[in-house]
Amino acid sequence: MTAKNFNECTGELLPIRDALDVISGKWKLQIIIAIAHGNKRFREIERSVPKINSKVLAKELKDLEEHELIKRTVYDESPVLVEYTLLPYAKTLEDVINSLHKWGLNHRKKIIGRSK
Amino acid sequence: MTAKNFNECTGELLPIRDALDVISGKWKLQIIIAIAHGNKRFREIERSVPKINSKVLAKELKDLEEHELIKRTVYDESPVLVEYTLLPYAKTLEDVINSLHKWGLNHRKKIIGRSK
DNA sequence: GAAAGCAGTTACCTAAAGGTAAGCATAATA
DNA sequence: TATTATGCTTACCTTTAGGTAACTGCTTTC
Repeated sequence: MTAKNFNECTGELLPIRDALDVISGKWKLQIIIAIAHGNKRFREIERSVPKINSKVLAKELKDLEEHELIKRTVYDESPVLVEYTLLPYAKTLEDVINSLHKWGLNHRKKIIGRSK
Repeated sequence: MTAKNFNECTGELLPIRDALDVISGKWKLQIIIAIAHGNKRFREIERSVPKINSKVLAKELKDLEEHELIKRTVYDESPVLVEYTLLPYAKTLEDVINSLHKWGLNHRKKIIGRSK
């Protein structure tokens, strides 16, 4: 064992990094879920995601649009009405969201159980 | 519809935030996977996770230890030998990792298909 | 006529994440 | 004897994420 007594994980890690690049951070999944729950308008989303502010929301919505996960539609009704909806591609995140949700629930149980 | 024409998602979003608090960021999952692939030693892990550096790795390993996902064992052999291993709790992340991996693979396919 | 809601934008700031380079004591290797 | 490897730590810096508050033009409600 001279040179390589470790396992390169490059191949396995690459897709994980790709995924994290798109959806990691505090807000993106929360926003997607909020929209999935029927919140379409900017202010609706803002109020349904706790602690988010409009500057951050505006930026995250742009990111999600670029990644083709949501669509922004402007109805020119004066004052302008804007709607955000999920694109079909967002549906592919279902497994990710479900597994995170499940893990988070279980983790919280563990933490709470510990503080008793 | 006076006050509440939006859907509060607090209940649904909380577990997601809990999960992201523990595992989001660029490195934690990559490190867990590297250890799962048999890399136990500090330098092994450092070399198997592309682009990580020792300062960041040291800090992330501490975080993972605090969250009871890995264990640090010191063998007093002079020079000290240190081994990092996954705790059973890390196994519960399997679904999360798999779904992210799968999504990342598919996403990369999509991106590449677009640039052709 | 004032207030509040709409969908954001702007300027400014803090905090956290991440990166660079060097160094430590110890021991094996060339 | 010089280099390399071990498992980190330290000091310093840059970058990104996130937060605050004020403000816009327009319209409906009080």
